[in-house]
Amino acid sequence: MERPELPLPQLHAFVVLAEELHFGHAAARLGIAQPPLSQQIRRLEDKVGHPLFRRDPGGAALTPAGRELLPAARRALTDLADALAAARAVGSGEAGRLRIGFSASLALTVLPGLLDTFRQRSPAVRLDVREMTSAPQVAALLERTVDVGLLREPPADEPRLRFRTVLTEPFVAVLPAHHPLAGRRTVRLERLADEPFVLLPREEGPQLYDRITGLCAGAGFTPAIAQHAVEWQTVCALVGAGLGVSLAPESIRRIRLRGVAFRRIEPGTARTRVAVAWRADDPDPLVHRLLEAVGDGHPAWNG
Amino acid sequence: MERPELPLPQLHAFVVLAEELHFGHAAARLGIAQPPLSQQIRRLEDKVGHPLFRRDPGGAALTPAGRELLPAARRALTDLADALAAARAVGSGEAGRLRIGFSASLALTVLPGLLDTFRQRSPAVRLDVREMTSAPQVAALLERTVDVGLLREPPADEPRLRFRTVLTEPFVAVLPAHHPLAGRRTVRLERLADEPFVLLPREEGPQLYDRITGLCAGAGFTPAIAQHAVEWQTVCALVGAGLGVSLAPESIRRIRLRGVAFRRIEPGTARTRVAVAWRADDPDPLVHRLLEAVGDGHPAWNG
DNA sequence: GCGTTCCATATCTCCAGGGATATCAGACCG
DNA sequence: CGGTCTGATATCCCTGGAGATATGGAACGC
Repeated sequence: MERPELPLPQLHAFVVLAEELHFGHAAARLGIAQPPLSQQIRRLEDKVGHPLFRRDPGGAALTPAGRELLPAARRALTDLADALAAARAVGSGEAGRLRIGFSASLALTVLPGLLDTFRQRSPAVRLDVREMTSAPQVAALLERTVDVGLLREPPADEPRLRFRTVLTEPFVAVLPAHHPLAGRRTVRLERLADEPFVLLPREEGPQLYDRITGLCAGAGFTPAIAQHAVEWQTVCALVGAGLGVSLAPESIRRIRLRGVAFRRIEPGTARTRVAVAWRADDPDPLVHRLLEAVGDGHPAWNG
Repeated sequence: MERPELPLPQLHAFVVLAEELHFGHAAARLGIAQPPLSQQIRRLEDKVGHPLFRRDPGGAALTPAGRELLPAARRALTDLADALAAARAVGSGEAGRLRIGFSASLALTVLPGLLDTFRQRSPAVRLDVREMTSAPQVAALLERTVDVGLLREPPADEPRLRFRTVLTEPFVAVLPAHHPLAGRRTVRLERLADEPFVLLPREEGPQLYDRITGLCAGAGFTPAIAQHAVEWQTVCALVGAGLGVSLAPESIRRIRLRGVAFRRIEPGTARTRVAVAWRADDPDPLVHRLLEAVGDGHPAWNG
């Protein structure tokens, strides 16, 4: 690509003159006097090396060379004006694209409300929403394949990212419906000590995993993992099939499955955090718009 | 169309930097020092109102706004460069379009050679060739629907046009083959005094028409027009059918038709001119290129 | 013939933009 | 901790473009 030879202001004058075919009128439309316009055109013609207009009494007319130049000049001007407007819209966060990763368990709780308020405020923004567990979200944020994450139990040792808590919720025990413990309103944690557990694999979300095993440790036992499943949906299904019990954030109660019971646990103080995550240095205004939406549009969700 | 806000040099710098993603390298490619490049980019970002690049150690990266602007900037630059080259080609006569009107009687004589030499010299030029009689050619030249005309007997009273003689040729008598006069090598003009004539209508080419009737007048008679026809081809056919005789430029001998005889006339001094015509004020280089082709490429045509 | 219209020329002012050099500041690395 | 990347800042110069006003000159119409 070589350095541009034709200044845009001259091309602008050229296009307007080509439309008016009259130096006086064109100058008026450009908001300048007539002699400067003559100069602009002359300079442009000098650079092209050939006349672009025939001047005859009564007006001007394009030469073949001028006819050749006109469409490109017009296109370049409108293209640039459009692109500038688009770039400004993107820059100001009125338009663009935002890639959001989210944990599947949030698809039925915070996510819909969040997307809703955001879309209402920024209808021109395209949202790419992709389901992924916590650890991949962190990785995706760092390698910039995702702009915002919505995850559980944000890692504390990640200074390149920022987190903001969206909500906290208690844990519940997930039990087969026919299980003896399902007969009571609440379940004491230590009663699960001898039960086989069904959990997400630790790699998918180390923080949440450690949180859960930590709860068990607090109740004096180490859970025996009988089975892994990568989605809460599956965890519940396996519990319902009698493969074991589980501990889960309360919001997965939304997953209604035959043969599965959810019970509050005792002590009920332990809560799990759901947070939005973003790159600490990300200047993208869309990210900050989304954060506002998180702050304001408080989830119409209650347990 | 509003006045352009983004100077092309800055967009050029922007595109190069977007390709290099490195201020130093981009500056080198632009042939300038690094600080000026930083300034260019900053000025551009100021005008857009938003940053276009993230600067991080190890290089630069496009922001969403920058990504939005890039394709249009690139397109505008290449479009303009291409259009400039095209306009220069057209302006210098290396390319473009030339609209040529010609009298049908020349299609078999001067026209092919002329087009041939011109096309060899200017292969990138598109030629629009359209058949039309003399008077319409003059009109088309004046209203600029044709750039060059190739016609017989150029009018003398048309100062807005210029003419250059391509060739002159004698007249011949067109006779039915069985006509008594066809028995001799030559025909004295006054022998045609009592014959019915077939001619082109005067409106199609007043000069030639007047030339022919003038010849008759010189021989002491006024021809009786029995029939009009708008093409020489048709004139000959009508003569062959016995509707009359005619006087025509020698080159129409090329039209070989059964039952038609061509004979030189006496006196044989009268000749008809074929000329190229163009607008006196036409600056189009293609026109002048064609005139050169007329001058040089002397018709490989001999009666 | 004279005024009008339309564009060109001549001249001047002004300033934004592009360029250079020198220097600074942060991040990374051995 | 100093060297080496990165890009940013600070100054300065200078050109060229864009604007204005005043005037000239050709073509057309009444």
